[in-house]
Amino acid sequence: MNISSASDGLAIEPKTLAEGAYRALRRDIIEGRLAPGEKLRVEHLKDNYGVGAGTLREALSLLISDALVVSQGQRGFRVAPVSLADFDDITRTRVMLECEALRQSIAIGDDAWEADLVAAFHRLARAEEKRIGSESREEWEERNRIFHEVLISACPSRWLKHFLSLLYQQAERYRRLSLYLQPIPRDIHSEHESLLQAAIRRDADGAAAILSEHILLTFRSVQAIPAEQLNRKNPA
Amino acid sequence: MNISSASDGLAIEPKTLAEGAYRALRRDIIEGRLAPGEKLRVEHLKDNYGVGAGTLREALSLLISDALVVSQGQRGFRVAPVSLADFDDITRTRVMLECEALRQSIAIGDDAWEADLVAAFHRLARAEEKRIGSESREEWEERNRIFHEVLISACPSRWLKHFLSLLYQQAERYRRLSLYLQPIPRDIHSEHESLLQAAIRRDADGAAAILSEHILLTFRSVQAIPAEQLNRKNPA
DNA sequence: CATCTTAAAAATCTCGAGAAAAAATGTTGA
DNA sequence: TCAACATTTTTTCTCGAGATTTTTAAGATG
Repeated sequence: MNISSASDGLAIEPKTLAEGAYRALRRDIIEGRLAPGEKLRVEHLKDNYGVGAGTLREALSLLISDALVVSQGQRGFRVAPVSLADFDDITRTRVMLECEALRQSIAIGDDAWEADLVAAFHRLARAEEKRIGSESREEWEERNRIFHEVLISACPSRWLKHFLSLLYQQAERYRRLSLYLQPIPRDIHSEHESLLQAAIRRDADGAAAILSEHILLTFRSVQAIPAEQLNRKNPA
Repeated sequence: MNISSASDGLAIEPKTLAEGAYRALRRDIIEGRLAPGEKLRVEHLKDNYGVGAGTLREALSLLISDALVVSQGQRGFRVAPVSLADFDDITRTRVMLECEALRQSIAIGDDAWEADLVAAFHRLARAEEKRIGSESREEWEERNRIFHEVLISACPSRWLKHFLSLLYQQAERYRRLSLYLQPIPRDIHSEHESLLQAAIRRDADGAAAILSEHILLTFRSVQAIPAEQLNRKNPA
């Protein structure tokens, strides 16, 4: 995920095998099919992803930038480890940056932005209605991400948005590692709704407060999970 | 530069050829020997850096994370372009993050931190005395980076510090592209000194104000440079 | 003269095999 | 039993050649 890929969510076909392997690996790490700390043997993985050794190595190098993979000198690659302290850091940093981006977005956003926001909220609400089965779970995750993305889309700082996409990705990983099979709590809908209304009302302070609480709540729900579960591998 | 490489400044020998090529390329881009937007032909560069094609490709993949290289689908790699708008964004984001990190650092830092800070300032001041020739210029750049790093080193957020190291790297690139042969303005010394004193005095507001002005001044001096010079290649 | 088509050239992307390093295994000696 | 050393096995790292794709250039056509 380099900085210029602002429209990262769109389903653009990968133009190269390395990029395809990169995306497949990223997905498998975020969704927990590759456990935190797990060793990533090139010779073994190249078969699973159907690419050569050099190509897979290139994909792994790209994942280092996302902090989803770590490499130690001459000892190969590993899935990045997880810890509550790390998620705490991610959460705090994300609260700070996302609130700032939201304030800028509210200050600058025009009618088109409002329209996009309403549309994104509507799609999210639709996905919340039929939130049974892992198929629709995937859809909800995607639309939730887009809603948060649109919220800050009017912020003019590319770097701020780049950092936030990295942090969101990290946070999603923690959520999935702990809550994969749990249903989505009901009050998330109303949180999103009041967030939308505050944004349309151009109430920057109110929106920022709701957003902070929203992000912190996710952290607290993960915090309640036994630590060992974080390091377990999720079923595909 | 992955997130776990906190001690990025230390002269640790590269453990692998790919990492060596990565560092050499990063240096050449930051110092302007590879011009912004320049095409990076693998077949041509592998000779210059003495590695194979696959290895160089891996190094370029790592540089994408630092936003120093961009790749476009099936059309190879390029040095990341530059623009005043981008540097403006970098500067604003850096002001926000570095002030926050500085506040946290001042609030948490202990005696050892103060000692490190005084030492870093002293080394920087020594480098400022003999600031003639490009040899000592390199040394000043390095010590300036370390001073800023130590200032925020007591900040507990790894992510914040990671983002700041990326932004500092970007800012350094802009400075070098425009000011490579210019002498260091005289008042930078006093800026650093008052920054040090405010930090020791635990005056967070004062230190943040000085730091903001310090970073913004760098932007303004680059802003005065004709745009075309940014895209020129610097002499080695 | 501009534009479209076609062909040659260059560059990228990909793969599998060989060299180097790390981990695992087995052996010897106190 | 344990530790230190040597050997085997595994894995990583590296390289150069071949297959695709893009770019460039030339030629033909309206």
